[in-house]
Amino acid sequence: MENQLSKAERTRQFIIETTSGIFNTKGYAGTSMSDITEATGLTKGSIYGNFENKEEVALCVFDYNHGKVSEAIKQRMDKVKTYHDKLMVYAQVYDQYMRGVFPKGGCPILNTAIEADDTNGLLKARAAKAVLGWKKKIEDLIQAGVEAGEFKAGLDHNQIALSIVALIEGGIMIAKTTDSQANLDTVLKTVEVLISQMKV
Amino acid sequence: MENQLSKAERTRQFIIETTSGIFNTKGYAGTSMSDITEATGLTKGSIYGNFENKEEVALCVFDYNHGKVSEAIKQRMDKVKTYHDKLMVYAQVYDQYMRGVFPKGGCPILNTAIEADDTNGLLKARAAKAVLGWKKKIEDLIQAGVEAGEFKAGLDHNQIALSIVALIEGGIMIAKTTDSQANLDTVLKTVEVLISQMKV
DNA sequence: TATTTAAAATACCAATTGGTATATTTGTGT
DNA sequence: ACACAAATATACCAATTGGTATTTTAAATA
Repeated sequence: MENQLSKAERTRQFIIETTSGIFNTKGYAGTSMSDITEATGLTKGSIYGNFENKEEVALCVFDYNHGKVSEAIKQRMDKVKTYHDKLMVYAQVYDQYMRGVFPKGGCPILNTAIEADDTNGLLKARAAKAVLGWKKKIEDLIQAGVEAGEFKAGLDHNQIALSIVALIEGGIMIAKTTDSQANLDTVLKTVEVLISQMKV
Repeated sequence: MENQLSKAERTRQFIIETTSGIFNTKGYAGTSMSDITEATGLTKGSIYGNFENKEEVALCVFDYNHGKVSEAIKQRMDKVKTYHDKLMVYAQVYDQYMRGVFPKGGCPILNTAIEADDTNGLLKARAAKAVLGWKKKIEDLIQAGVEAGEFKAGLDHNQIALSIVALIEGGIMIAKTTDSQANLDTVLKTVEVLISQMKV
């Protein structure tokens, strides 16, 4: 039985995956150890044998959830050629965030950022890194598009990137509270306008 | 001693005001009854004598926090004449959200919406009503501006209103996580562009 | 197959959770 | 000043919190 993952590593992964939706819906403070043991069917001894504490589970869950979204975006982005279309992937993916791409509870960056910004330094740092990494990726795509002659020169990359992120995250928040996917679709139209306006 | 507020009403108000920052930073699940008793100096008996349970305190605190922000916006809006300038108040107020206007913990709508959307129906309903009320206000200002000949006709009021809300809330989220007020300022520049573009 | 090692379960811990019934204090009108 | 009601404090509750020490079970190695 030469599995590439050790038993412990598989259990860790199992715990992370089965609690990923719980943390993303109930939040860090709202998720209890008994939530974790109930969902996994494991006992506390097993959880604490594989993780130092509840916080470490939450941190791993954030990385897992964020990684899943990032991966979905990357895969779609690799399938299109122009930088315009690559940027448009953001609008498309978040448009369909209800239908399987997103972990239960919505955008993990948004959820984690809002809960942790005043209460948990480690989680906050993770969310900040995710936001800034995302922003950087958009800026790089814009820059590459400019160099490829696709986009106008002299654009404020920083402003456009931050505005796209803000629109998407704000749109998700509106859609979830008002129970209206249409509201997100509408906001994403503005994202598309922002991207299209950059074209030469 | 003919005070307009009864003792109980004053105590209620005192509890709401002194815990408003706690709920807005730690969230509903993260705020405990002992947080409330410690902050107010009152005992549990007094809290439960004036409120049915923790949830009722949280609901009142949300109304209080949201009311404070709404009031600050309204006051500034009454001071300017054009509908363009009235809409610009949103960019200005949220620009200065660090400096006293906002309750501790940032935007109560955003915080409540994110935490409650999967966990607390009553709080979620409050947040939804606040979002939709805000959106309606923007739409009304745009409509009035169109009728006054200030703004172009044929605009998508719904899309513009939702986008402004999304930009502001998303911008606040980015600024708080990344500890950079500059990031919010940048996003608000896009809000200003959106508003200015409507002018005839 | 026997032995060692790793993983998971059991049983416990003090502290805290939200909430309640009762006692005591405070304020108010007569 | 007195009685009554309103408001607050005290003392308690069972349940749950995150976490640990120890025992049992399962897996890998020799």
